[in-house]
Amino acid sequence: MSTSEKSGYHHGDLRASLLTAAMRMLEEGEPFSLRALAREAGVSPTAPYRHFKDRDALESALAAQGLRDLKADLTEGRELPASAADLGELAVAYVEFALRRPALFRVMFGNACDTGSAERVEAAAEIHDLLAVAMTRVFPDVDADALASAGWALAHGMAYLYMDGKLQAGSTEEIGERVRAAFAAILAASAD
Amino acid sequence: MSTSEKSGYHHGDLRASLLTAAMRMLEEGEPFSLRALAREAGVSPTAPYRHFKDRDALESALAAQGLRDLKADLTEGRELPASAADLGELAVAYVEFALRRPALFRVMFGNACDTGSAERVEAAAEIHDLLAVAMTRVFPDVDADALASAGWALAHGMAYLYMDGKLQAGSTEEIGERVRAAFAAILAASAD
DNA sequence: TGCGGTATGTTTACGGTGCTCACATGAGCG
DNA sequence: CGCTCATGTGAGCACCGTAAACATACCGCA
Repeated sequence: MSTSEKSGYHHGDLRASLLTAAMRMLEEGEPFSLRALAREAGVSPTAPYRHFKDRDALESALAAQGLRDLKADLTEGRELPASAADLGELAVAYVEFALRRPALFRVMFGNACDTGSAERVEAAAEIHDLLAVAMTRVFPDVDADALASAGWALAHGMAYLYMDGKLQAGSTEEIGERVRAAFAAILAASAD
Repeated sequence: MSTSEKSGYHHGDLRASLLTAAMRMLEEGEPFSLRALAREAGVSPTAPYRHFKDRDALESALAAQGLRDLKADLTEGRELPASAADLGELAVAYVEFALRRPALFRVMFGNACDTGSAERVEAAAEIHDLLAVAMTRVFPDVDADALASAGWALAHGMAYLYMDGKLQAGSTEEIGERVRAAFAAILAASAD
């Protein structure tokens, strides 16, 4: 299935092949091109246009898949967070996802306006809701929207700062530790 | 000076012209190319290579300038922050800069590794220090590094989430309000 | 004053990109 | 069996970043 039967002229599963090839490229080196994907799939340079209107459309499909993967990372094998520490772990998982698949992460979030892809906006909304529910569950007394935004931004910002080398640390474990520490520090700050 | 004397063959001030043209393009529509800059300056497509090794080098120069501008935004006409509210205003200024000049902001921060440009790394370090000093000044009791990272990440994350349309609001004022609210919310959260 | 070196700009060229359009193929349905 | 239409092909356009060889003219030195 996935390794498609090539009967010659028709590929049989081009759309899926293109997406998995793109995903693999994103996770190894970075820059993929439609033409490279076509090459990879053993198909002419313009064949991808039969399945995606343009590059953005393909990226939106990748982004939607990535957002689903991220959601899975944040939920699977994890109870709903019940404490500040649990929230910290959620942030760690978020950042680790970004660092494990940085090019994908940029595709997922680094696009201004693409209300076109319903699949994608839905996937993004689910991430938002997930974080909002988590935050308000632990801190029911605080303005829910504001707190959810703050939590998301904190994780998102750390992800970008480490991805782009603005913050640095030796190992993934150390980064996780610092994310936890940052989360704890800002929660502790109000004490005064 | 800035509007250079064009004596014909030699431009007289190409490097500066390229940078200001690039900056203007970044602030209007987005995508600039070396060739477009050359066209703009009325010069051959490869002339820019006399002043910048490659596209990255030019972007680094832009980034350094942008970082200096950001620092100015965060300091000029502003006392050193003395309260949590002051820190919130700092975050608002940070986000507003990103939203006012999003393409520049991406150039400033959206590069993995470019230890090549001394000018640039220095400018980035100054931003880091600025925020660290501000945070530890207001909250001297908390782990300084962790808190500085958290504050930076919070502002940085909100900047990216609004830039990329993952969070939305009607007006700039409203965004500022939400940044303040987010900052306040996460500081209030520990109270429980 | 004249001359030569060098910084700056030009020309040409290569390989890559996204994308469009006209055409070819063949799988699936009547 | 034959048609249709989704799918794949091919040639071609305009653009990009970059390199190499060449042209110009500014500047400092004899």
